[in-house]
Amino acid sequence: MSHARYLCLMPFDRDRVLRGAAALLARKSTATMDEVAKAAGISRATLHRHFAGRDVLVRALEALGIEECEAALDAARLDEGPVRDALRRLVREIEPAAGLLSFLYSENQLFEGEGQNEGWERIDARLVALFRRGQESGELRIDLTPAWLTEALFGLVVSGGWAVLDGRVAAKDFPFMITELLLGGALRREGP
Amino acid sequence: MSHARYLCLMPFDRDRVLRGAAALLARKSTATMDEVAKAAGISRATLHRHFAGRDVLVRALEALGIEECEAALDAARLDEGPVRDALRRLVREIEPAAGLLSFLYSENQLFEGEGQNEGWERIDARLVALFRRGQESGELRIDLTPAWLTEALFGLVVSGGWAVLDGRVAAKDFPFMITELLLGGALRREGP
DNA sequence: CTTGGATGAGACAAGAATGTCTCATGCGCG
DNA sequence: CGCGCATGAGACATTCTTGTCTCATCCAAG
Repeated sequence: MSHARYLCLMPFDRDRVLRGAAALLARKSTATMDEVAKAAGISRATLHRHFAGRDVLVRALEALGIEECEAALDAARLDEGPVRDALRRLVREIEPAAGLLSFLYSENQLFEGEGQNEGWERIDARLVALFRRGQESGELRIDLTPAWLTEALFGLVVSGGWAVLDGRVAAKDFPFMITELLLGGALRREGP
Repeated sequence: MSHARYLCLMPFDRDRVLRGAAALLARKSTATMDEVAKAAGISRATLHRHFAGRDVLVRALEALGIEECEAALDAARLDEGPVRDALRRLVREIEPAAGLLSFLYSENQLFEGEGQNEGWERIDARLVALFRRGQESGELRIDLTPAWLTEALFGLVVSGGWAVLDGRVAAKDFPFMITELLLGGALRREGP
């Protein structure tokens, strides 16, 4: 009343808050709601008004991750052209979401048996279909199952995201390293 | 005094406790000290007598993980024969530690800037040396850096460990899938 | 048999995080 | 100008985990 304090009222921007939370939680998955609020530039009260609890926030982040993955899948046009090119497009599109995926990947073990997995199952199915198409066209070897290739792709994206976060790998090399390793492997040869 | 209850006194076995803790924490990284104690078959009091706190327990698990990694590196005889065979031996040897490594990998982000990393640095250095040897002998391609190949190996081991834990991949396929993908990639070809 | 050591069970306080509440402030809108 | 709404700040109780403690029990060594 007596103090004429000039406060900065930050209007609530759901997308901005979610991305701030993702950026923080990717590095410190145990961050407090208070830390998340500070990272997003809002107060804990406002954060709690829009996300009733930590689990709601994590679920929202999961939905965002699914959304970004499916957007990347769409943008990559997996059905067009050689599988190798589709995969290169996909990794390039999915790179910005690598940090969020790393967080969700480590958090997923907590969702054991609960719902909200239909989104991941859709994504899984589309990737499996991509790898299966590559096998049926003769472009990919058939002794590595599509399910394992899907796991490996996620694993490389996640570990690549962490390596970039920690500065062990340059961000600009991210798509090249992942696609080259996943497609061609480490062995040197004269092949295609 | 009046009750003649027959209790089962579990003698303390440090290794057994650590492995029980690792098995639980690999699936639920936020497990309580109480849950860890129950999983190890001892009381929380005894657990706390031997590991003064949660951080001490995690550090002990980290030391165990480093120990098992270095044992696997030794057993794989990385300096002998073709790099591809050395890598196959390594993955085979490191498979039993995949669960523990998955937990430590997700927990590592909490050790930011602190000590205890010299063990991981030693392991990293040995893996980098292995990949470098493969590049210099012409066995491995040179456009994938040894640092990235090391990251990718860890990423594949970790994601493979999780996939096995969740039943998405058969445990017996673990070494084959990882080594084949890491060495040969997904593309089909006539190469060696 | 007796004694010392280690364990299990449980109580207890301290601390952290969460969820809920109130109140004052700032901003947009009529 | 005045009003309503959303925010920021902070207090508060609750819950969970942790760390410490005590005591009874069991086992093995002497």
